[in-house]
Amino acid sequence: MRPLNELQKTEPLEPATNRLLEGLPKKLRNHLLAACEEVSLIFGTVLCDAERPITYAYFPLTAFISLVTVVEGHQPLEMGIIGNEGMLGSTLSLGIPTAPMRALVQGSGKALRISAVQLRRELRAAPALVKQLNRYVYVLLEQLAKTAACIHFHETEPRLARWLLMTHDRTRTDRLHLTQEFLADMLGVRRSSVTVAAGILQAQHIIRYTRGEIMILDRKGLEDAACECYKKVIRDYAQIFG
Amino acid sequence: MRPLNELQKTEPLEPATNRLLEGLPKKLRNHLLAACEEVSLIFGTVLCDAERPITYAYFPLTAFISLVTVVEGHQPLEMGIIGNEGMLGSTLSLGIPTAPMRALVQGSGKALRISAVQLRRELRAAPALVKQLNRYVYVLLEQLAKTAACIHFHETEPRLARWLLMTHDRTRTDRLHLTQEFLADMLGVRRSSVTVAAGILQAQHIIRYTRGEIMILDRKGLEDAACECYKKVIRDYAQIFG
DNA sequence: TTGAGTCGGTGCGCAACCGCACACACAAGT
DNA sequence: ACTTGTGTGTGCGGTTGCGCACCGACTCAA
Repeated sequence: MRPLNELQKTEPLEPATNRLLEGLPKKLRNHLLAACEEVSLIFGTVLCDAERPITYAYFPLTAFISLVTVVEGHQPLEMGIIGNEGMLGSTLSLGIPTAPMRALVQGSGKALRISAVQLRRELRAAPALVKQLNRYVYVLLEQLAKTAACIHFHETEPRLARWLLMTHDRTRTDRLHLTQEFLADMLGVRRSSVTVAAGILQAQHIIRYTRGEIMILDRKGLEDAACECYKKVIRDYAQIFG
Repeated sequence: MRPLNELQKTEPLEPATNRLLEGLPKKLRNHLLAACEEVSLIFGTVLCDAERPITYAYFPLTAFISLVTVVEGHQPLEMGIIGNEGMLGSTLSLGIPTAPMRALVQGSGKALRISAVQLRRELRAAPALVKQLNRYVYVLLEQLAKTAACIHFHETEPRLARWLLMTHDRTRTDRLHLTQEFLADMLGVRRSSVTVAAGILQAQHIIRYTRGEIMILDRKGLEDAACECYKKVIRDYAQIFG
């Protein structure tokens, strides 16, 4: 076995942008960017909680965020991921001050943030901004519905593959730092179920992992192993970006 | 065994209103009511489909509507119910012309409907209307997240109880006309799983059923048998109505 | 009255997954 | 070197739910 380092991808990270912001008219975008500050998000941080007021909205650059639902007696279950294609806090455009779900940092990195107060001010002044956030809220709705069905009908292995793909899309690196324990919580299954599912993917040389590091060796193979939900979700996002 | 008829509830139906519309300022409400027409919705009718344009929005009076997600290879899975506390087509307030999910008539009855074209016109003219619809979209988001977790973590019996309660709230009668086959599809389980779960509830004298008629004998008992999700959802709706 | 269709009760074998627990491997600190 | 903690592999018994199939009961129309 070669050491994992040998396979590490060292591509230069492309200039970090947020695609939702990029979709705005130039003038509005610049205005909004000026109102944002760049922050470093650290894995595990809870950015907002269900039914609690939103204090900041976040536009991920290299970081990404999980939306989870908490049911008592169980680990939080992941309902969606937000990377640089989206934002946390889009429901502010609905005029609602609270968050529908808990959100936590799933991948450390940079994000732009703006206070809820200020974003509301911008929303009042710029209908185009409302429109853009509304579109994202709509995509979230679609995602939630699809994710719910996926969780119910599909098995652990395809769901794991899909999860890895979604994360891969948002990190742009082939090495993911996550334990099977963590994956199990996200997928709402036992750790040993992840061990088995990951083992199958590893046996097919699609991934390789050791102690909290998962490497994606065969992106194409992963897509084949995932349920169709992955591709459907991709199509949904394409709607936003014309 | 007494005949079922003996237990039939024959309460006079209260004047049919839609609570979402009732929540609007009087002037706006009357204006909107004038733009609506009353229609009879018939069980099973598909009112809109995912990713297809919305032609009409519906405000149920005595009818109620299911939101379902379709995954190929499976029966449609129910993600939410819309009764006279809500509406179908709230996403029009987001400026999106299409529906996020399939919607079908789950309980025959009356509803008010308005064409999407006209509703859009009203939305442009009345910010208070946008606000109200936005609030409902937000509640839908919350519902979806909670429902997804409920489907995943909770077992058939509590889920069945919850489903019956939600339907009971929307019909206001103690007799529901639904087959176990139908219930199984809604819950995403086998019919025989419903038979078992319903059998348990029946043994506790909480419900009674024969050939497509389910009677709710003990509403309180049903609430105890349901998962906490039911109460949480009730609380969410309370937000909309002050 | 009879036959066709619908609905519900039940049983069987099987797959997925759970909860739990134990063992091993590796990393890091003392 | 030893301990401690963490991450992973694995196994066992049990439950839930699946897919299928069959039967009985009831309804309705011919």
